Amino acid sequence: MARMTSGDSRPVPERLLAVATRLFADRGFDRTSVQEIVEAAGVTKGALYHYFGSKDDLLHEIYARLLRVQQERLDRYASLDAPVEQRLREAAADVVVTTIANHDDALIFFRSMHMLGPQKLKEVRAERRRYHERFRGLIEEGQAAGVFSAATPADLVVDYHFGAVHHLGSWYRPDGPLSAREVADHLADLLLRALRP
Amino acid sequence: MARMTSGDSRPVPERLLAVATRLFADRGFDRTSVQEIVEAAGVTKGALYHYFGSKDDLLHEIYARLLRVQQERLDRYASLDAPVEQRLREAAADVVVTTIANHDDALIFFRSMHMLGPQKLKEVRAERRRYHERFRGLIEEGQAAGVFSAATPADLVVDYHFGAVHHLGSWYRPDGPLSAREVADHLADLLLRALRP
Amino acid sequence: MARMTSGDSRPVPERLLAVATRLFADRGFDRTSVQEIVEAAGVTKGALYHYFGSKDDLLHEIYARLLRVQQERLDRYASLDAPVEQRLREAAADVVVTTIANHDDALIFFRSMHMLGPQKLKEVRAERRRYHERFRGLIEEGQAAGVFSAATPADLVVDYHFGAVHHLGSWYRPDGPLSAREVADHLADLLLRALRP
Amino acid sequence: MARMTSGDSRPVPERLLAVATRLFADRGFDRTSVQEIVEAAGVTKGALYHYFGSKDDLLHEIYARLLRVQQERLDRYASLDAPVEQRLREAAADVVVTTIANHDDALIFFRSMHMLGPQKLKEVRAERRRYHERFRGLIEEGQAAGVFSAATPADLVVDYHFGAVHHLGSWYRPDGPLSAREVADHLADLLLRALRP
DNA sequence: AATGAATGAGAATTCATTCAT
DNA sequence: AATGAATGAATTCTCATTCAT
Repeated sequence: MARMTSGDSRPVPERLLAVATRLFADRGFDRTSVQEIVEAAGVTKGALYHYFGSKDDLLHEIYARLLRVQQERLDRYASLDAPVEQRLREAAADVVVTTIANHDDALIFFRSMHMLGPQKLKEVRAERRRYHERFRGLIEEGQAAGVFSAATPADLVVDYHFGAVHHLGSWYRPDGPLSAREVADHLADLLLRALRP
Repeated sequence: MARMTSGDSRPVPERLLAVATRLFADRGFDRTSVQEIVEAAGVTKGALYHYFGSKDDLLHEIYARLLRVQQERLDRYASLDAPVEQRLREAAADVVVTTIANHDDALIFFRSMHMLGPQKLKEVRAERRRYHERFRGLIEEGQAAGVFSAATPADLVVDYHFGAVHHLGSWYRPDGPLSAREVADHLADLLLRALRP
Repeated sequence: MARMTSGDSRPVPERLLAVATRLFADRGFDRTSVQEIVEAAGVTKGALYHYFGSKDDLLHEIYARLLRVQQERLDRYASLDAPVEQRLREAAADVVVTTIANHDDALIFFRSMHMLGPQKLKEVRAERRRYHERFRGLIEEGQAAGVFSAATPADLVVDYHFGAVHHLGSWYRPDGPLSAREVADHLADLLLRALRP
Repeated sequence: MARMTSGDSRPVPERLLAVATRLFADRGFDRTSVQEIVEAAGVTKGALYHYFGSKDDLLHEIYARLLRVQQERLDRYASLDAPVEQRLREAAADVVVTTIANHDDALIFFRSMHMLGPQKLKEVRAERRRYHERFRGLIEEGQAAGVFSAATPADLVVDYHFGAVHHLGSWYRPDGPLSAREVADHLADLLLRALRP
């Protein structure tokens, strides 16, 4: 009935995911109806449920996509052959850049994660923990080597930095005065300065 | 079916607000029905609508309450007669302590603020900005005086710290290894260390 | 929208139950939509769900009503002060008469009982068993006294008779050649004849 | 996700029918989706619609199969060269045995017959009537010969016995204390005893 | 002989809110 | 100050069936 002869020729499931991401970021998960999603994607509800088991599945898919990207990038930075300060600085800045680059995904993540069913929530949390631990490992490594202050437990430092990362969704605007790279450098700098012995 | 004699003798509107706060924090604003609120408070819907114009009003009231408390406390710390490092450190720690003490309010704030109608959202954002600016003022004062590094724009520093504060709701557990005061001291310490010239 | 200014002034829940009974008997439980029920009752869906927790509740209410009537009547006949042959004959005939009188309820019962959720199904089955056992008691009493043949286990005899009773819904028509009373007498007669020593 | 290699090597249509029978008996016709049937049979929807015109067709096929079997057996027993009491007793017992042997088919028959479309319902009812009439013929023959009591109209007697037969699905369990044959003998015995002059 | 993407209509249920009392 | 019946619109999800391949 709607079907605005969408010019978008990407495969249906991909289109649905893209549309859902935008809408979830705009209005929130609970405030976005399946009807709105399928109308915006130019398909019918049946098509959506052909590819996704539920509205929650869509949400979970968005998370999984973001987690995959970030975990992979962190792993790469963490295993570089470089001094730990440099590896931490680059990883800390990179997560800012990719969070800004995937602004919608990240916003949805931080706002709507608790809306997942218990089963999927557990999965996501487990993945999140792996990420956290890898990051913490870098800090502990620097503390052990004496290049970072050990005044603050590494766990807290990770939460400090990721608090700032999560918060980006609330204030960063691409058309603001600072580029993503500049913000990333500043935030990484704050982290490293806080860790000076 | 309905609760006949509530053990809670606080005035009805207060009771409603307390119950709504707990439920919104637990399941989220959209996932909490007016029915659930009135059942948990042991009153009927008519009573709720007698005191509050709408479900949104409840949410707004929760925000206003938290904002009032935090603004008042920040004002107090900022105008102490003490060196700026000390005033900033105490303000930075205090917001952590009160955020943890009002855990439910804070969680609702960060998760559900965007669910307010545009009118009330504007009000809340204006108040929030006042708060942010007062905090930023402290940092700028220290930068001007040369006791804080000016390497990072004060705005960004504020967002860095408040990112961590918002994030508390995601990980802090009262029964964890650190007391609220300890976390507050650590986070204030990280902030001050990051600002060392 | 529909609201045909129903001339029916009975209380809403009673009206809903009456309408649902007719429709469930006509088309079957699964083939009757909540929409059809509320339209026929001249109310909205909200009203239905105000009084009944679910569509299943409606079904269960119909069962409970029939079970109450039949159990009560059986108890009355079984405890008369009369020879066991007479008590059994009257009880056996009475269940035929009330099954025909509550034709719709009975039809729904036999066709749709298995559609109840497991919890309510258990309740209904327990009540049904009580009924069965009371009836069986009469037969056993007569067998012990030697007035009924003991060639067939009493349980089987009960199932034989109630098979016929259930089956009434499939063939009895009020405008047929036999009145409810006549059918009842014939069926009770067949039972008693089968039990002659 | 789908069953790759079905251990069942029967022809597809036969497999579909077997699976549908089991599912319809378990959950009821309306509560069984075509999707469930094809998944359980290890084929796709296209395959089902290749062999059967509709879901209703499956139901009708199940009926037809049962009716064929029972009509054929009744015809055989009714035309034996033996006294009418013996022919009736054997026919009455046999329908019990075959009903138990085809438990699922019979359950579906009695519960879901009214869900057939009007056209197919007519066919099935016509077949059913033929069956009923043949059985009634035996009773009338006995009544005319004076070996059966004519106190009850033959029609009613048929319905009495078939009520019990239909009812089997509600209570008979293969792992219960009585074998199918024992139940059959008891029920036939009750019928013959009820018909004693 | 069989696939599987897609449809379109309809299912039960929920919910914030109103209003006569 | 408070009740509770009633609304009406929206919600997620299901399903039998079709059809190009």
